Amino acid sequence: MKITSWNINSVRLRLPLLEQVIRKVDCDVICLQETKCQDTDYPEQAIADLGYGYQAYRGEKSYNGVAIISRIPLDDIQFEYWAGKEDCRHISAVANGVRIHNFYIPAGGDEPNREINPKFGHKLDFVDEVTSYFAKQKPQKSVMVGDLNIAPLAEDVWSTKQLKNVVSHTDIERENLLQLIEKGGWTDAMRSYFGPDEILYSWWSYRARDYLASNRGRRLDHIFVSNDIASNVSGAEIFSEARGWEKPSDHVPISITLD
DNA sequence: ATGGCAAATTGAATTTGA
Repeated sequence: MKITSWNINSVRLRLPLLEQVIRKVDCDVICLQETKCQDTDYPEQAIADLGYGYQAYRGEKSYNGVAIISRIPLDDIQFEYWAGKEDCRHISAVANGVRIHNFYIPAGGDEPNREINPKFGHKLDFVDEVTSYFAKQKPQKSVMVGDLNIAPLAEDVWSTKQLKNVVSHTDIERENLLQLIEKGGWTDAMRSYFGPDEILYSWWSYRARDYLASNRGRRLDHIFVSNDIASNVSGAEIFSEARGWEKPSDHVPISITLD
């Protein structure tokens, strides 16, 4: 089973690119974040026509929104609210007996200080709650994917020094995401597959004049698998080329193959 | 250290992203 995660940054605007991704990646399940539309505006039929007839989605106007689209049946669709907000940042479903959690963790605003920036507090609280949730639950035969908006390792950013005080790579976020992995019994499948030294990015800012020339990326998107199935991960890919397409998302699709 | 872009909503300007 091949599983992909992609922050699509508007599912309606990027339907043609979704088709491109499907052609390139050819996977069973795709988890989307930032669909940015209400369920009544979600293009269910168009996605079914692309071969993904099994869908679970939750969206809201303008912001957030997550979806799981699949070629294989999705069972027991669920979602949770996090950090005291009723927004659309999580959905989960079972495919082939594997529970897949799809998350869109808050970006956290500009200032890495919860006293003056509530968005940063929201992000930290969100991560803490997810950590507790899985620490209690001890997930098995499970996968956690999504735009987690944290680059935990030095090898996940273009400059660990220059991003030290930049939200997504501050010490507390890095520590907390590593704690989430540890306490939940997860394995960082992408990092394990590529090894500790490989520089890995899944996101490049829209603001660079030439994203490839400056190459100031971060690994904000992740695929974790529960430790019991970590040895079943037989492949992993980052579709960096998608960042160079016409009208791209600022995130690229990442995927793993689970035997 | 700063600036730089994109999408959605609303109707030219604002919010949010990261």
